[in-house]
Amino acid sequence: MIITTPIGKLGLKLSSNILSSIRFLPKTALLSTNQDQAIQRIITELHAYFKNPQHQFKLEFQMEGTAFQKRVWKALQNIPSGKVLTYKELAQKLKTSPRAIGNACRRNPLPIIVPCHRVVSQQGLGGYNGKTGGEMLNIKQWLLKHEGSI
DNA sequence: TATTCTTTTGGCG
DNA sequence: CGCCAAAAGAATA
Repeated sequence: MIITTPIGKLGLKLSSNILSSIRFLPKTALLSTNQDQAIQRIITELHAYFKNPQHQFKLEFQMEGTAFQKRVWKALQNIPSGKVLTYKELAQKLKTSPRAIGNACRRNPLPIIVPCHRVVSQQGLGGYNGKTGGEMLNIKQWLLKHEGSI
């Protein structure tokens, strides 16, 4: 399932009507439509967020990962919109090291819903979607601006 | 002080 | 083992 958003095209993957992964797609990707109720609900949630950064997602999704990753992702979801943490701060909160946080964030299957974009480096932006520069960082910056953090 | 290095780092495949 | 979306410290100017 592919939808368009203000930050480009998103590919949504579902497993048994539950959101399991989101990925950013190149603008060359083709749109696809789907009438399925479960998907429509997810799309509505996403659009609501792009309209209102304060929107809280009320949807189910799969959190497949190690115990540590789940711990990090859960902590991420507790960051309110408009607030930003550094890897260091998160590390202190979870009693681990900044490097490990980056590791877990990088493997986040659900960008936007799990707000890994609200974690930044101590000086600079950090990375996004596996990259430390390039187009992905523009998206990260856009999201932070959208939420008023910049 | 500001930049560029080198080392330390936690958890993962 | 070696790979990373980081940070702190040392070295240099």
